[in-house]
Amino acid sequence: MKYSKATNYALHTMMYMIAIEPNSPLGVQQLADKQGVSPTYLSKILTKLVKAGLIESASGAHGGYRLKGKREDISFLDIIHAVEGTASLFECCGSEDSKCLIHGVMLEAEEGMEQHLKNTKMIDVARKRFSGIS
Amino acid sequence: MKYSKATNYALHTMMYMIAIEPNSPLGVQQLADKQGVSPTYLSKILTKLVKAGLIESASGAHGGYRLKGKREDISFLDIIHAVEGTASLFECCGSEDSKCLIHGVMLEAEEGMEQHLKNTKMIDVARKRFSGIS
DNA sequence: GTGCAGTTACTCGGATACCTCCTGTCCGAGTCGTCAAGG
DNA sequence: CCTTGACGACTCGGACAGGAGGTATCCGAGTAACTGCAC
Repeated sequence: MKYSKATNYALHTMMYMIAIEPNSPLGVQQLADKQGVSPTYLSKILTKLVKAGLIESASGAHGGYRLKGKREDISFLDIIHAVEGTASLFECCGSEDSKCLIHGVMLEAEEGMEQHLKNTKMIDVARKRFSGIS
Repeated sequence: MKYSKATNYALHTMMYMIAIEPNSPLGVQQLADKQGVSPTYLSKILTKLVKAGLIESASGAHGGYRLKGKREDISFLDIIHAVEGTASLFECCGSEDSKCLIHGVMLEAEEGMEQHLKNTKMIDVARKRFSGIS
């Protein structure tokens, strides 16, 4: 089990968009160059973020992607859920949620991780230090 | 991202082995029947647990798998690590561990989940209730 | 100078291959218990 | 009756297909800015 690379790209891109001040649309080309990813692939990932309501897209010349909501509210979990989906990490023997004790333990553990990701806002990390793309 | 089915099978099998008292080897056929899995596939999973030192295998007639260490010490994390590997869930841009703040946050979140899985011992759950295989 | 239509260049987004890893299966090597024969 | 050897059945474990999902790419549809021309 591993987080997909798409999640990594999404987090770094969002971190970049949140860290810089101007709210003008950023082209995919620019965002992709910073991470050495194919622009078309990154576009595919950003589409998920658009559908999740985190960013919005602008077509045409000088278009690109731009933050949609308040930048202070965006947490790590929002982005991860947008890319990876909101399904539980652990699927037991056919939705026997209440019965299976193992499932309960796994759910608690997952809950712990999600709490941390929900409480950590992107902007807090962005304010600490933003050097390049890292 | 999801936990593999193998992890699910491994957890249930270990739970069963820990819950029952006798320490005589259990055949794969018996263990597989309880979960509706192919015995050969389950054998493949149990091999990982053997290599991790959690259980040991006995060949020949009346052979099978048997717990190796103290049953009180086995935690959820031990089993998950044995099946899924010990690698980090999140791999950032090429092992730039110290630099990337995103990686740091993800690592903390993962740490939170692992702590819960490490502190929860299998036997504690087994003692609560053990009804069938659930 | 102003308005407008055409052009152009750039963007997004879905549809399409490729590849890795998980899932599941098959068969051979090895081991232990059983049984029978011989002493 | 005891020892011993072979046999057989059962087991584990690695090697072999099939499929799902992630990764990466290409191309078309659409849009906004720019340009040039007519008024």
